Amino acid sequence: MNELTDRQKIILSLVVHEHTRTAQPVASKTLINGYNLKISSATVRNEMNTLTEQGFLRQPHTSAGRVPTEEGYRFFVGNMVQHTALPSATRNTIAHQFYQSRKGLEYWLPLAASVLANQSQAVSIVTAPHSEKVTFKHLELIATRASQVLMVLVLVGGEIQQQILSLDAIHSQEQLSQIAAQINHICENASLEQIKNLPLTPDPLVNQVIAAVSDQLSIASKLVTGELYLDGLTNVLSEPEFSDYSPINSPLRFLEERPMLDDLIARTVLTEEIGGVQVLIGGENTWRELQNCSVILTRYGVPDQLSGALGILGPMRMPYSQTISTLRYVAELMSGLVSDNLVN
Amino acid sequence: MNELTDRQKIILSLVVHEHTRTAQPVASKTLINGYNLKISSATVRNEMNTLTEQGFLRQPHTSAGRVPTEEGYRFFVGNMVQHTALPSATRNTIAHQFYQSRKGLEYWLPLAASVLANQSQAVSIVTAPHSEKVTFKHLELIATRASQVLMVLVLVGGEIQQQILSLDAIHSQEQLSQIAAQINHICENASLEQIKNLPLTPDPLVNQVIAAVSDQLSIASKLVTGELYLDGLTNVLSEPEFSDYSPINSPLRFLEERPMLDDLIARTVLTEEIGGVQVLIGGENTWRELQNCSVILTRYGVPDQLSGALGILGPMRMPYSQTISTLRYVAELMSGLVSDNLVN
DNA sequence: ATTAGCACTCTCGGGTTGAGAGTGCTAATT
DNA sequence: AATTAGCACTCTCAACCCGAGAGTGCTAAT
Repeated sequence: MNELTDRQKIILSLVVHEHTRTAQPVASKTLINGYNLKISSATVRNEMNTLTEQGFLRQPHTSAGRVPTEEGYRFFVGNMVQHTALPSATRNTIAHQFYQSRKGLEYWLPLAASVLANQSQAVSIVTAPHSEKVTFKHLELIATRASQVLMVLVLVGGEIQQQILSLDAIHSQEQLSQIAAQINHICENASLEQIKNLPLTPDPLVNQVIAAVSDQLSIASKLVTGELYLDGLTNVLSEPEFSDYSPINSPLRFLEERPMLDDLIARTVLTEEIGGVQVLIGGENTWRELQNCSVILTRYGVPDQLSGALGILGPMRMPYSQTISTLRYVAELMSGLVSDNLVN
Repeated sequence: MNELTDRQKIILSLVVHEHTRTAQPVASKTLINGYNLKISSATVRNEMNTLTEQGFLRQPHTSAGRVPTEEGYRFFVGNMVQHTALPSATRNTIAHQFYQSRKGLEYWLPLAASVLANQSQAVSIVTAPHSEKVTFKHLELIATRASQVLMVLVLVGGEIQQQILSLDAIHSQEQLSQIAAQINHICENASLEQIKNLPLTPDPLVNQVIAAVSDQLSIASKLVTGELYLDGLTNVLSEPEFSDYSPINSPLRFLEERPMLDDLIARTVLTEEIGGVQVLIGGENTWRELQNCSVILTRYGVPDQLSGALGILGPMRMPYSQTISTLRYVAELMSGLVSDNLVN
């Protein structure tokens, strides 16, 4: 594939720009009118023709304007989106919302989702941060009714797991606390493997609890993404391209199928270092539900310790530059918050 | 308002039934064909006429069949839905899914949402159980970096709250554990009021932690509904009445506005005893977003201790009898699970 | 290489039409 | 007095046509 001339690049980017604005096919004339180019519409038409032949533009029908193809968007995003900074007013608005929120991940996560959805007028995707390698931090056993015990397990990073254990006999809270202390001593900062390979202790009760801990850690280690927060679902539905709603290939279907979404996040974000941004255009021939959509994903958190994903799903014709900047900024904020509150 | 004759009731219920099936206006002829009535279509037309005058039926246009009005549905649900049991096959399917799920509320809640959405082919609404009066159960302090401490607070009922505290100085885990033990002793089974009114202790650190506990409890006590789980969003969008999607009064908009949804749940479910089922038809002139929808809500859990809401939001023409039975059954199951795992 | 000019194509909205569905009414029937 | 057959009437809906308008591709001139 030969390169594009500068003029072709300009025209491509103008078509993209105009089409994201209007959602309509772009005519040669509207370009020279709206952007006072120094060339005639006929020339633009010629260039558009070659762009169409190269697969970057597409005509909905013989005598309509041009629309960018997936390829076209891909080229645009790959070669022509310059890294612009977010206007400081927007930055302040966003920062302010975090500032006056309650403190704690459980508040920041939905807030991030809401901010992203509002700013981008698209669907936002936020996963709770999760650490790749799970490590024991602290254990607590709490007596409840009869022989049932609530086990609370804190991982390095700050994730908390809970489970109800049924013991063979009734134990007092003092006894339980003592067992917990013992296990905390044994398991301090131990990895899943280390705990799995611990020798049995003389006390069968301790063994039972350690087995439960090991189970919980094992579950946690299999998790790719933490809890999921979505927001702005209605935004995307009000877009004209989804007005003839067909449930078959609706982005909403995609979002409700957790396995698909997990797969997407696992395949893209988690292979990326923090700070990088991935753009998926039109489902990349893999996800049919995302035909007219693009997904922008990034990772936030503390490298190697605790990280999650932030993303935006919107129509393919979205203001990429702006959306990417927004995502970057929110990721930065969230990374700061996570690292300030790291439990290790 | 005078009463309906038996025949009018039958016709109303047939219209409702047929319309839920087809989503089309129901003609007099289709009724006598489909349900082999012993009367003629003309008689049916006459009855339909009076039902229309009474406000139970409606004609989309002069010469179309009839459609039930909100009033019609309300009468139908109030007077004519008999309490049928769920087919045992369905019960088994549902029970089986819970049986082979992982144990723990964090798995049961999304599972309940998924089961309800699938069974009803509508949107399901599930809130985590929450207790009306918050009571201290157990506290744990865990050293992290520098002077930051992770506070884990367990409430009676089993809810867990976490918060990062910044202390004035660095303390060892032993010191922290000792402080926690002290506070556990002071606060055992204390209510929010009791903790608020505790006298200050000589140790300022203990006072700081107790203040934080009091804060957390106070936040928890203001919560009406716990975490929210939704599923089946796409189901409702595939319904024909929402095919001309208008974002203004879409049920999705309603679901995304947490305050509205909380309000709805607070106003209806929480005033209901466990086991009761509430049916809201057409937004009841309060929620405009729910114009063509009905919401069925119930409560599950352990009375006075830990309860949450289960609900289904679907088009107004939904199979009420079946949906109500399903909801009841899932609520029963969930109540059992919650009560088996109660922390008190 | 660019552009003016023009013929050509395709969409889109509006108007028309005819078939079909379903009603309401009236007069006959039970 | 209640029911029903029969029929005229109304309204929707899909199909079709048509003309205006938009936008292109091509050709010939610059």
